[in-house]
Amino acid sequence: MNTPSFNIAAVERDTGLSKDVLRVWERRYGFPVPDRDNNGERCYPAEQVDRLRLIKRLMDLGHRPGKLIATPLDELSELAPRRSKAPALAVPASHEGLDELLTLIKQHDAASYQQAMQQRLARQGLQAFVQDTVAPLTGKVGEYWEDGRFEVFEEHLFTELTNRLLRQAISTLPGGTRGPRVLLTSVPDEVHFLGLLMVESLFTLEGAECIALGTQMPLLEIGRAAEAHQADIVALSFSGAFPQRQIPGLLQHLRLVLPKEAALWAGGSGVARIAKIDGVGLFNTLDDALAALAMWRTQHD
Amino acid sequence: MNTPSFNIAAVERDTGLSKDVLRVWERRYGFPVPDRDNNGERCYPAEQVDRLRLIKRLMDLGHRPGKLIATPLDELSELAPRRSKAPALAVPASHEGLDELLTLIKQHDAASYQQAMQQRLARQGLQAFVQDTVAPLTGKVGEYWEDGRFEVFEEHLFTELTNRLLRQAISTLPGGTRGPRVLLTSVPDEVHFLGLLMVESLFTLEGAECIALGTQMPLLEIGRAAEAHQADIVALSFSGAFPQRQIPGLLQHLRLVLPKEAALWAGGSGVARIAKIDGVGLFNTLDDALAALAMWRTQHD
DNA sequence: CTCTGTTATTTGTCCTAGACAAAATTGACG
DNA sequence: CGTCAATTTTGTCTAGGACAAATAACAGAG
Repeated sequence: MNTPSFNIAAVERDTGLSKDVLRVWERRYGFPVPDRDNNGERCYPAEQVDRLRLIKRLMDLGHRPGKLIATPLDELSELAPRRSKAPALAVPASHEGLDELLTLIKQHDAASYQQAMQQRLARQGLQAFVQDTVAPLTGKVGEYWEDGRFEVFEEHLFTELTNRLLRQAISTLPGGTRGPRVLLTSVPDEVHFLGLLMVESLFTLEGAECIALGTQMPLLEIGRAAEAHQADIVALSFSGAFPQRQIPGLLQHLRLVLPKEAALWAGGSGVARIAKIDGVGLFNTLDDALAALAMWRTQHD
Repeated sequence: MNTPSFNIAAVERDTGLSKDVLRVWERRYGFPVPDRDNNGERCYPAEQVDRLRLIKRLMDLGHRPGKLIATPLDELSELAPRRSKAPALAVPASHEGLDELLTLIKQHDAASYQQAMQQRLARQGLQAFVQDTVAPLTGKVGEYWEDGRFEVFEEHLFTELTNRLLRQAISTLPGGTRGPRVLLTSVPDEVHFLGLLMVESLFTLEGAECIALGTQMPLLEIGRAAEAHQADIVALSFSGAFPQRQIPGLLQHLRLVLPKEAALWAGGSGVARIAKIDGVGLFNTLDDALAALAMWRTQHD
């Protein structure tokens, strides 16, 4: 395996660090220091790209870049998350066996994972399956990813397999007709969709009419879609990886774009620490969302 | 509905035009000319953002920005694609009725669309359904989108519903075991996945063992995944919207990263006009890909 | 008139270097 | 020990210059 070099655009794509950041780090911290081609443009060796990806991962965990770059290469030991974890209350009985499931992913054994999940789904029923298996499992995958136990492609495998399970489950449900019309999507740059699928499962079970539009809808288009589908509720999902800074502005902006009569709801680990916004419902858990759905119904009977 | 203003990052997100491009257009062509906030930063009114999106759409169609920006606002009439279209040979009988399907999407009638597609699937069988319905339908959606008959959110609805159908169909197939192990994914910034699902359907029908890893895998991670899963073939998909300039470099780069014994295949409308690359298979149609699979088998028996 | 190779224009991306504000940390003080 | 202010850190923005790849325009040959 050769080690070709990346230009700055390729590094941005592969690490998620913007060109501006890459340049300003070089200026400030003296890392990364790429080679230059004949044309004076940066050529990052694969080694530096790997290190950058590691740094990015630790940053998403709450570390600060200045420190990380200074640290030699025993960063690997710093895997302990700085961000104070929830102190792991007593694990509910139904949450047991999750690590075993992730072990299957770690072994790249798609078939066994799928089978084990099918069994849990049959045993628990869809609602409990989503709330007590898929949701905590997704959280655990986040942890595994944060402390380096999962490679990117293992997280992708998990996402893809779980995707299939949830869609399969949803497809067996009768289309809801009695509840509100709920438009489910996410904003540009937000590609995570498992949260949307979970909500769709639960809401459809409750008889709501879900219209899933996939991820990454431009704001103005969300407004048009809400009008076209006469949505009662527009529900967005923000993952923990989404830049939190942008969320409040984004939601306020969208609130202005949407028809007044449409409710705007946002959920996912990305909104956990967002301050309340006028006219926008923020939900930290699936239970909160279900409660809000029930509340909506009492107000629109 | 108010018209709040976008900062340059929001415009990049919503239009897909990079900050560099937005600034250089302003300098060169005098459009867009955003307002400035107290801090001297650009504030784009929603009107300009809409126009930029329109320009971007026409550019993807083959028009050049300089001309587009000069044109007042009867651009709308320029909807005629500049890119020479294939002159629409005699439409095969099986391709009939596709416009009716898209009409259902245009009416936002998800249920009827899904039902109609289910019928076609049952009638044609999976292979013909993919080749004669889904593939041409996806092409037509591209056309509709290009000449403005589809809004963004309508394309999203189509993608989501078709996604469901294909996954449902795939889930009923027995997992292939006799063929090569095929790893299916796409590179960062490439989010289109219907092509991957189509290939997965056909390959799984042929008995190949498909490992789908979703979209947007960093290059180095694709290499790791190929090793971990001992993939015989790594298959990538490039949509027509993916920046063509980047594709050859990307593929050459990836070729170096992959284990020598793994084949690298790329397909999708993005590779239609890409020059041949050493050690990389390029496929313009699903038939080509199936032929390559058969060929692979004769060489590895 | 069509094809092919050469020159000119268009266009995206990269470069440097400076500035500033939001977020996070530190320190002072009640 | 908690709260508010000062300070550092960090990302993003700005400006204009430069260059090369892609595309269009043109010239000359068959």
